[in-house]
Formats: sequence, C-alpha cells, structure tokens
Amino acid sequence: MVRAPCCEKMGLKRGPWTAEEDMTLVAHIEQHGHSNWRALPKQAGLLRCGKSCRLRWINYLRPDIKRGNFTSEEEDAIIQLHAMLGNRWSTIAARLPGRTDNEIKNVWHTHLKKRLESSSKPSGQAAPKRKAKKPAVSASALEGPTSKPASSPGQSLSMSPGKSLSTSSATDYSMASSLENTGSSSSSEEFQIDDSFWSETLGMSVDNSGSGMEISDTFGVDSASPSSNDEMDFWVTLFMQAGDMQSLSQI
DNA sequence: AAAGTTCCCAACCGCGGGAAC
DNA sequence: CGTTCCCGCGGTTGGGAACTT
Repeated sequence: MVRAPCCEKMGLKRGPWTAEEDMTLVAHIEQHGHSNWRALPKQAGLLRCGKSCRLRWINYLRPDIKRGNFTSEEEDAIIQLHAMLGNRWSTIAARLPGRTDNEIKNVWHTHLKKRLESSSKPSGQAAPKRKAKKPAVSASALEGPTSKPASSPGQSLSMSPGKSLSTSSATDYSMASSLENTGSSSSSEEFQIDDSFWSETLGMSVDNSGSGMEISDTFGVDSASPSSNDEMDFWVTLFMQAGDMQSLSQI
C-alpha cells in the first residue's frame, strides 16, 4: 500500500493471510471468542494487529459467511438498499444474510454502480466485457477460503479451517422473505426508482406516521437518536413492501 | 504464445463514535 | 467533564487473475 504503516504496527505482519494464520485465528476465536480484538493477536500468538484479525474474521473466516457470486435477488436488494441508505455498507450487509459489508462494497463498485450508470444512459452499451470470469466461488469455497488460492506469495495453502464454515451456508441460502419478494423484479436487468415512487412513498409515510418524523431525520446518516435503527427498519420494511406492490402491479 | 489491458477482491488506512477511566 | 482507548465503518489500493489483441 502507499501509506506508511502506523507505528503501532511496526514489527507486525501485514498483507495476505496464510492458512496457518487463519487456522490460528479461528481456533482461538472458537475457544475464547473475540471480546478484545486488540489483545487477541497477542493471546493467539499472531503477529497481526487486532484490526487485521478482526477484518479477517469478519470478512472471511466467520462461520456464517456465504461465499459465491451474488444472485440477482441480492444484487437488486443491494441496489434498492443503496438507493435508500447510501454508502452505509454495514447496514446494507445486515440485510443480506451471509454477506459482508466489504463484499457488498466491492460488488457495488465493480458491478452495480456501472450497471446503473449504463442503464441511466440512453442507449449506452456498457455491458461488461467480462462476465462471470471466475468459477462460482461457492464451489471453490469448498476448497478454500479464498477465491484465488495461490494469489498471494504467503498463501502456500489454499485451505483453512475457515472452509468448514462457508460450505453449509452456501447451499442453504435463503433470503429474508422480503428480499425474495423483491426478487420478483430481478428478472429485469435494470432497476430504477422513479420519482413517483418516492413522492408516493414519502408522502404516505409522512401522512401516516403521526410521530412527526421528518424525512431529513429519517435519512440523516448520523442521527444520534436511539431510535434511528428502528426508523431504518421502518424505511427498509416500507421500501420492501413498496417493492412488492410495484411488482404486483406489473403482473 | 506473448504482451498488454481490464477487472476483481482482500486487505489496508484514517476517522468518528461510544465506552471506560 | 475531559481524555484515552477500542471498535467499527467507509474509502482506497496493490497485486494477481481473466480477458483481449
């Protein structure tokens, strides 16, 4: 990377994780949990900073992580949620079981953003030159934690205990019903929200909520209100329901 | 087959917020 | 009440894989 490592990481290892490190981390967390990320690497005997351990666990080793290509349902859900929430990847990830914020962020920047941009252009032919270039990772996940096993010098092994984790979740994938429903619109390649939807939806919510909730509050990213999550849930639910209605109206 | 280009993703960094002291 | 510590988030990027010429 370009930036110099911060001093606290002097002497600590950086870069791709080895299978041994993965194993050590998983074993330690399975045994002791991860109540203190900062202390964890020392306790586990890893030459990594706590941040790095946390990231590795969250984004790769966690047992409930679902690997593999995103389904069109998931992609549509991301697009919808992003339209509502903006770049709040962690919030979006919370709505997509088994997906990490990092993964969603990557998908957004590499696929969905371009897809939306191209769809917004009049006859733009922006179909990606490469599609599904990699084998379904869900399958390769059985082989190892990374989709590019020998990609990194330090990655001598493609296997890590982490794999045990992803195999089951990769097959029994089931989205929340609301997302499945929104998937009904997934058959269309492009997803767009027209203004009438927002005016109707927002108008409805303002009319119906006697709470005096304001739109600016609702979308205020850093609303410190303890109820902000509830409000977010409200909007997500509302949006999903609206999506259902839209889908139904198309039938 | 080789070289060049594009794309993807794992991992890093800095920052902000909350908890603990 | 102010300071310090830690966690989590979002933005960014390097390196390798995939694809094109």
